[in-house]
Amino acid sequence: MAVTVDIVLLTIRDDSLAALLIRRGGEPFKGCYALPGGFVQPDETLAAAAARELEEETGARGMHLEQLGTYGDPGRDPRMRVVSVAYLALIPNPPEVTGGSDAESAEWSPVATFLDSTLPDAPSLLAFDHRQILRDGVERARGKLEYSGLATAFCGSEFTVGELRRVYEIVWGVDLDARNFHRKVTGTLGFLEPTGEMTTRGGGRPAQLFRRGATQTLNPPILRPSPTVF
Amino acid sequence: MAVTVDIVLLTIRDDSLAALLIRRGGEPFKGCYALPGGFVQPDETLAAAAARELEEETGARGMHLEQLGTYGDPGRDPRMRVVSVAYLALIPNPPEVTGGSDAESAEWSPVATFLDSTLPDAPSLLAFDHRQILRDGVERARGKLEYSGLATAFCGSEFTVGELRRVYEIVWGVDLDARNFHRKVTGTLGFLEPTGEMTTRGGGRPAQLFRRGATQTLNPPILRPSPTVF
DNA sequence: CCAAAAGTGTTATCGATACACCCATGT
DNA sequence: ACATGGGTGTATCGATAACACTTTTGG
Repeated sequence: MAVTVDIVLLTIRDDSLAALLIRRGGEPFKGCYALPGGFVQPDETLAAAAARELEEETGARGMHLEQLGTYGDPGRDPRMRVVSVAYLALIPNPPEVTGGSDAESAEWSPVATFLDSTLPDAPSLLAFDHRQILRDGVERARGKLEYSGLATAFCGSEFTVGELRRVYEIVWGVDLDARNFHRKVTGTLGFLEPTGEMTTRGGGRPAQLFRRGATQTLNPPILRPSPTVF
Repeated sequence: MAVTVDIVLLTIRDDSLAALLIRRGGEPFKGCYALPGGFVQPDETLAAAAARELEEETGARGMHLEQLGTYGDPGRDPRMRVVSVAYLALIPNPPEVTGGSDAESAEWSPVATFLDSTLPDAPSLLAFDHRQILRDGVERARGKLEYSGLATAFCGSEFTVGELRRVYEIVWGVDLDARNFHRKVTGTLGFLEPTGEMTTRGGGRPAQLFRRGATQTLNPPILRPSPTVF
C-alpha cells in the first residue's frame, strides 16, 4: 500500500486566498490541477516528507505546516491503492513558481476558482479527491483564525494591524470593523509584540509594526461574522 | 509500507472517562497496554477499517467515529514501517469486554491512569506511541464538547439535562453550575429535542428526556472554565 | 485641501456567572 | 420531614458591535 503526502499550500495573492497547484502533464487526470505531493520515503517522518516536497516545489522552508487529515478511499487513485496524508501549509509572500521542471508546472490560483459551490463536484478541474482536500484545508485555515494566531503565518515577520486584518478579511471573505479589530488584537496580552518601528507602507497615517507574540491562542476568540459559504 | 488504524474508544464508566485498551500478549511491548486496531484491508475505506475493528472488539456498531490524525514516524513500530491512522470513537454504555479471544484481552481503564502527567513519558504502560495518540484523542473530545454536540455521543439515545451535564463534568474534570447549564443547552434552539417523556432515574424531581437535536453545532459555545491539565 | 489609514472614546446590548428561590419526587 | 436533583428569576459583569471622532501621513 503506497503512502503519500499531499499539501494544501495557501497564501494571500492579489487580495485573494490562493493555493499552489500543479498542472498534470500525464495520465490520469492529464491537464487537471492537483495538489503538490509525493511518496513518503522509508526513513523520513510524514511531516518531513511534506516539508521536503514543499521545498522542492517552492524553494521555501520553515513555513507553518500542520497535518490536515488522511484520505485513503480505495479507488481514489485509479492506478493503485494510495493512502495520502494531507498537510496544510501557509506562506507569507508567495514566491514566483515559474513553469517547474518537466511537463508539470506549478501555479498560484485563487481557491474560489476551485471551490465555488456552483461548480459541479466531479473532478473536472482538480484531480483525484483533491477538491475535497483543498476544501478541508481552506476550512481548517478559516476556523483556526478564530482562536489561534494562524493569521500571522500569512504575514511577513513584521506586520501592521491593518495587514493582519486584511488577512482575516480575505480568508473569511467578510469586512471587519478596523477599530474594533485593532482594539481586540492589541488588547490580547502577548498576542502581538511591538517592534517599536513604524511604517507608512500602505498609505495613510504611519502604523506600528508588530511581530508574532508568544501567545498563539486567542481567548476569547475573534468570531467570524457569518460562516463563509463554500 | 503498512497502513493500520488505531482507535481511541472512549466512554464514561464509574464516573470516569475510560478508554478501551488491549493487553498485549506478545512482543514487542509484551504486557503493555495498546490501543485496539489492525491492518487496513485492500478494499475497505479507512473509516470502514476502524468500524470493523471496533465491532470485532466490542460487538457494537454505529457509534460516533471520526478521524483523529495519522502517526507514521519511522521506528514507532520496531518491526517495520507502519503508518497508523488514528480514529476517535465514543460509545454510551460500555459493553462488558470479558477477556477477549486469545492471549490479548481488552479492558476499560480510566484515561487518567495513563495520561497523568506525573508519570514518565516512556512507554512503560502504553505500547508504541499510543500514549500520545490517547492524549490527542482525549484532547480532541474535550475540545469538541465546547462547540459541538459531541457530548451526546456519551449518552444513550434519550437522556436528561443532568446526565448530559455529568458528561461535561467528567470529561473536563470540572464542576458546572447545573442551573446555568440547563438554561444554556435548552436555550440553544435545535440542540436538544424534547421527547415529551419524563424520568425519575437518578432520584429527585422528574426530569424531561431529550434526544439529540438537528443542530450539532453550539453557538455560542460552552467554554470550559479552566483547561484541564494532562 | 483631501483621501486614506491609524488609533481612541463611548454607548447599547448580549451572554456568562453567581446566586436566591421554588418544584416534584423517593425515603 | 427532608434529601435530592429539576428548573426559573434576576443582578452583575465583561466582551462585542456600532459608530463618532481625532491623528498623521501622501498626493
